[in-house]
Amino acid sequence: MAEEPRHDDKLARILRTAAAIFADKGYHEASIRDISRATGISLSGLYYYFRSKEELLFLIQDHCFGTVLDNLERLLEGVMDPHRRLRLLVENHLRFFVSNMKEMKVLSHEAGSLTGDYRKRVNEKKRRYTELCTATLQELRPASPIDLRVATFALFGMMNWIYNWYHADRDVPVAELAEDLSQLFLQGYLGDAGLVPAGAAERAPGEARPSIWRRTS
Amino acid sequence: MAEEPRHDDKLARILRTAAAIFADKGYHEASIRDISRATGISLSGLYYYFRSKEELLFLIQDHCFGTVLDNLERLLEGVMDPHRRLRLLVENHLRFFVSNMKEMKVLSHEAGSLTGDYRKRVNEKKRRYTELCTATLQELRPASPIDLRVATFALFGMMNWIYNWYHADRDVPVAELAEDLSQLFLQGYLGDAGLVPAGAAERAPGEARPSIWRRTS
Amino acid sequence: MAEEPRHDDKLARILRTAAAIFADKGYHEASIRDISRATGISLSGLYYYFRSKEELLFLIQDHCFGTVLDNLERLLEGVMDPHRRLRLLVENHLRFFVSNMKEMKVLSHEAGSLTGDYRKRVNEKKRRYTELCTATLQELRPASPIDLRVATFALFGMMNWIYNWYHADRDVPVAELAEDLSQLFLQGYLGDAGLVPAGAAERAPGEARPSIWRRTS
Amino acid sequence: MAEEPRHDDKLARILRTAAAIFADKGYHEASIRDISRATGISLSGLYYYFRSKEELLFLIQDHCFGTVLDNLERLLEGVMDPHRRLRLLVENHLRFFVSNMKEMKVLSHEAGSLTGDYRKRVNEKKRRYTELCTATLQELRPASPIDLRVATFALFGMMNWIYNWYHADRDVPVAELAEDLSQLFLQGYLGDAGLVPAGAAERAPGEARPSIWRRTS
DNA sequence: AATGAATGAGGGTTCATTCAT
DNA sequence: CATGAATGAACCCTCATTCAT
Repeated sequence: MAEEPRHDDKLARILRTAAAIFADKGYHEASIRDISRATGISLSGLYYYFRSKEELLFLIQDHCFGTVLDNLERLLEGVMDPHRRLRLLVENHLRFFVSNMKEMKVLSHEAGSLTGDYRKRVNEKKRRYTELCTATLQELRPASPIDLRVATFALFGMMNWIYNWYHADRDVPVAELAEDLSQLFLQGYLGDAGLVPAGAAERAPGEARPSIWRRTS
Repeated sequence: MAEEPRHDDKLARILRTAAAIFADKGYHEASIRDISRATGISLSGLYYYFRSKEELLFLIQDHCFGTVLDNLERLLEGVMDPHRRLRLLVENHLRFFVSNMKEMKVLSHEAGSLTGDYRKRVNEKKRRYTELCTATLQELRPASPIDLRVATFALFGMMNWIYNWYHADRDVPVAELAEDLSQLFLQGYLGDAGLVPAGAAERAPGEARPSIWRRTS
Repeated sequence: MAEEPRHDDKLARILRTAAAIFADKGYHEASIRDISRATGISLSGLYYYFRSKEELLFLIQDHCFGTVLDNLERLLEGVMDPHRRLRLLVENHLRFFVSNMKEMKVLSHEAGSLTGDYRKRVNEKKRRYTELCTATLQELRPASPIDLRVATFALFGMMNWIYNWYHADRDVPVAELAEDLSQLFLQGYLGDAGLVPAGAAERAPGEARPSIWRRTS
Repeated sequence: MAEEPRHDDKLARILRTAAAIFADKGYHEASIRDISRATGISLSGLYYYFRSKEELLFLIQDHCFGTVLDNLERLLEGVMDPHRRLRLLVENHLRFFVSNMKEMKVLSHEAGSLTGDYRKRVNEKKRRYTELCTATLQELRPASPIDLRVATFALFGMMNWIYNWYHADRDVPVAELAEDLSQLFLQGYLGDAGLVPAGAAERAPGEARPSIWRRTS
């Protein structure tokens, strides 16, 4: 007797599929029909799971960002050293980015595609995330000659841009990517304040990539 | 007797207007009707200036990238010091970015919206531009522990991301932006190789911002 | 211990609610989902009470018209004077109209929305009702210079149109409405045949308005 | 060489066709595709002539009501006798109603289908028309025992209801219809104030029915 | 007696594009 | 050079209805 998939699992599958399609064709170019085709669910049947195409985008972005944020906050619990905090932020961000590239591309590239309340809610999460980063940078080097906003968004730019060029199969592995970007940014931001010890927070080999959609039942 | 605007000027006006619209609404969400409305030229009248919407996007990206590239090549003529070359690249890039934010957003954000031959032609220019950067970085620190591709695209990410956050009126001026990003990246990339002399290539005060559409007849 | 509502009561509630919605938005613009929402019964749950949306409309119209017709026939029992018979018809019609405006609007406005057998069955009742009126008018003035059909439908037009303008709170009370319309029509139809004594069939004060849905168990 | 129909003529044809379809199936049940089929114009081609289905309904109602109102005002010019004025109103109303039954049915039956500004604009015309009638009735019998609003809408009810029953081929001719309704209403409203002279404003035989869409070049 | 999940058909509307003038 | 008029394809979404449970 086959297990019937639960409602939430089915929704998760739809979101995952839709994210891939949005990532490939772009949100506006993708059609609900594409998603219907890819999921095997009828066009109208999809509307049982979301109210509108925009809500679908919102659900993806919200879930995606929510996971990143939650995980980060869990990671940072009890960690006070700003150096280490930043390193964890970068690693968490990149690890998710590479493991869930499609979803993160949608998050990065389709930021402006939400409107109204949906936009506000996602932006609120973004603001929290950004502030967390800015505060850490501030603490890290209170009298930095580099503008804080510039530094913050330089870091996010470095990280978010990867959906434009990074190919897991052709490029360095994630750990090295994280290492390189961390070093690049920290050395740059701290100046002569010293180097970062490499490999600080590497995942054990064989450990699964963190998926945004995995149910943690 | 009023001067009749020449064909090229009119096209430039159309491209500028279209770029602004593409930047605001995104390429796929913008309609030719929007451009017709904004330019005051009839829907069908526009097709005298371009063959298709995609060609319009191509013309914008090509013109835009061409200008950046040309200017950079002119600037680099005779400059051999890789340190100085990189600094010029960053300055040129950022200056254009901030002066022609709408166009550069279209260039950055709508990279994937071109197809076929159009895409190939723009990508060719991008490749040249990227290689120019990679080569300079290579020369700058031949034995860098940081992967060259990572470094290159970290730099571009930092710079191209600015359309997502930079507001000319709320943020630091361009010169400082360029200074901060240069320092951030170079310090980061070079490690303990020393600091960059600030303000190396600043524009003389009063000099006009470089416009991508200005005719240099 | 709470009384479980009986099947018929629940159906009556559904019909009443649906009638209000059909009256407000029109039959075709109203959706079964609207009715589901308003009744608190699930979409599919409603289909236990009717086979199709059209049957729902039919049930409303049939019940509604049936009540009007039954009441009229009871009222007319034993009354032979055509003058008095017409007066009773008008009063009965208007009283129900104003007391059950939503339902009567559905009856008047959505006459053409039924098809096939449903339409036939309602039309049959309408024919009986109309003929009852026509016959009375004929008897009232056998040699009227006014065409009988014209007179009949002029009367119904006067009465049925009220859903387009009558507001119980801003207009004259029903009794006066009935009085005015009766007088207007009878004087018009009879010509110099004399006036109608006013207030002939008024309801006793305090007597409840007749509801179409009230169970008379 | 065939005459190309002018833009306005083509629009008029579309409106006429659409009115017939709206009358037959009702506004909400009719689809733009129905109109496309009936006019032979492609679905999207229709949108060159109106912005939305609702605007199409508005155009029909506005044009239709505008014509009735204009004609009435022209007819009433210089006529002071309220008796005669009312007679002209009724004749004008009924003549148009019967000659343009489809359009007038749309006007009567779909009054509530417009929203927002469209509705306001049509209602404004309706208010003027109604007031013109009310004022005449008031003048006709200043101390009528019948409520003015009741009288006004009784008249309109009588007249507008005809789309529900009148068949040009089975019923009395328009002239007689107008005659009967006028007499019915006037006798009713005036009471013993005397009879109306019959046939006051009959059209000469052979004279064309007034069409709402006829161009008066 | 009631519901969650699903569907086919069809709705109004917009789009890039064309072509005769 | 420029435009008014037109079109086919595709869009998102809603609908009444069903069926297993």
